[in-house]
Amino acid sequence: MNELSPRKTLPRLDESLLTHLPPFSKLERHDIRTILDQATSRRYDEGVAIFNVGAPADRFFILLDGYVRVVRMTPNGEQVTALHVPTGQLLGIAKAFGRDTYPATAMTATESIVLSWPTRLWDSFVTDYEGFSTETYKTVGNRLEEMHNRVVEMATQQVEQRVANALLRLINQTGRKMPDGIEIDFPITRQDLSELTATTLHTVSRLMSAWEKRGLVQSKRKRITVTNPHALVEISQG
Amino acid sequence: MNELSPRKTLPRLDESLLTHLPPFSKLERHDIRTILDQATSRRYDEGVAIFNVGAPADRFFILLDGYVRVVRMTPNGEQVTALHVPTGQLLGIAKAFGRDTYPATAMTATESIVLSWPTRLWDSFVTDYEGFSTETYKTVGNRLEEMHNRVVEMATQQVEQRVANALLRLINQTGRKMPDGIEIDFPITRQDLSELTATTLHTVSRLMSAWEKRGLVQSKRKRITVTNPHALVEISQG
DNA sequence: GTGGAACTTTGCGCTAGCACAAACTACTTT
DNA sequence: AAAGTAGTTTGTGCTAGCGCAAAGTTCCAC
Repeated sequence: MNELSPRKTLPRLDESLLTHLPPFSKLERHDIRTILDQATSRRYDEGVAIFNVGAPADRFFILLDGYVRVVRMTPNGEQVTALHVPTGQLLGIAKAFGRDTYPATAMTATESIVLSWPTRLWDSFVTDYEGFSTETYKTVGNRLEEMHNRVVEMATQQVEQRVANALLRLINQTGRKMPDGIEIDFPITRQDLSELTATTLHTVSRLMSAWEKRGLVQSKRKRITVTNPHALVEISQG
Repeated sequence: MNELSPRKTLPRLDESLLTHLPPFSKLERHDIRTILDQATSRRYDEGVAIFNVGAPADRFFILLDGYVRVVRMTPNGEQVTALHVPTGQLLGIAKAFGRDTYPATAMTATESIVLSWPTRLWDSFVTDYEGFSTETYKTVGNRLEEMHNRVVEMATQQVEQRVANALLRLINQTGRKMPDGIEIDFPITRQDLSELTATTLHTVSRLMSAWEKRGLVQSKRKRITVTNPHALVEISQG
């Protein structure tokens, strides 16, 4: 705990942290400096909540390192994963869709580093910083698009196709090239995959086993590598 | 066709058309005048497309009268309804989520009257007109929220519960009080309901018949009246 | 290195709801 | 008023995939 306390404004965050990230990429050095000086940096362990559904949206975030799962719970305690947020994206931007509470819960899928600002700064970010609002609304648009696709998939596809699609989406968004294929870059269980595809962990497990036998994927505990994406694409189309 | 041609800038649209609609409710009379003078008004028959998925988003719209269904098609031609847009809401606001093509197709569910503006005016609307952007992002937020709910529902609920939920949502958003209950204010078929709840028209028909026998709903061809909303709520919760 | 927790696999029976099929009814057009 | 079209109802099998159960595996804490 002497290295990095749970919550702390670091003495000097380096400007290079933000310069390459889309929402800030058009800004001058001194704007970035101002932004960083107002930011709070924080490290989260794997599997903890960054914010909870329904809570007042008092801060907005950007994910500097790690992966975050955005989840919803049903009244009976079942979880449904809405989307995965990869490193570099904005998070908890309730203001961007006219809300003052968070619409879902954000859980870290890996250990993560997050920068955040008080929500009262939102409006000034939008007006003062060129490109910030454009990039924000692109993010919102992509998420809406992804939800649309999920709805269409769940309405029209078989479980097998949905799981194949989910894997493909995950390797596209968060894939890491490995010697034997593309690995999903964060720990993910059968249960997680089932919450993403509206099925049960048992069914996912059966599918994965079958695919592993056919040489389409490889998996260890919490780790999945897709070795034959093309075959998965075929499956995902029926 | 002498009353109202299919597409036409009417000589003088009345300001009262917009003053009570949220995106424009904070504006002065002369701003509304300017906005109206730039607008194109158009009437659409029932069941026609206002814009198509993937087309360049060259205009944005507000629905002055009628109801619109926002749909997506799968590669095999199945339709999935993403949401229903009631009178008074913005529509086709691709710019609000950083896109330059429409993400879905908008079909009129009834005869409709629509006002539209060229997309190049979007930025000036956002910056010049107080309250416009706020209301826009609320709309975006509500739609994202609704998609979230749909995903959660489809992931965790039985068909019966989903159909009950869909009916409840429809009477909330577009319901009309009638002597014997609340009627969905536009023509809706079993097929439409099935596209909204990810099931088949046959299953919807069976459910509706059962509910009609139990006195929860009444329905004629293309018309549905909910006579016992409370009982539907019970069903929707299992 | 032992115990326990978390994750995964596999088997088996059952049912929700789909596919297919056919008849029926209400509206529209001529 | 006849014919056609669009929407609805109902019946009958069938199966995808869920629920339940139990055992196997990997990792971690002590």
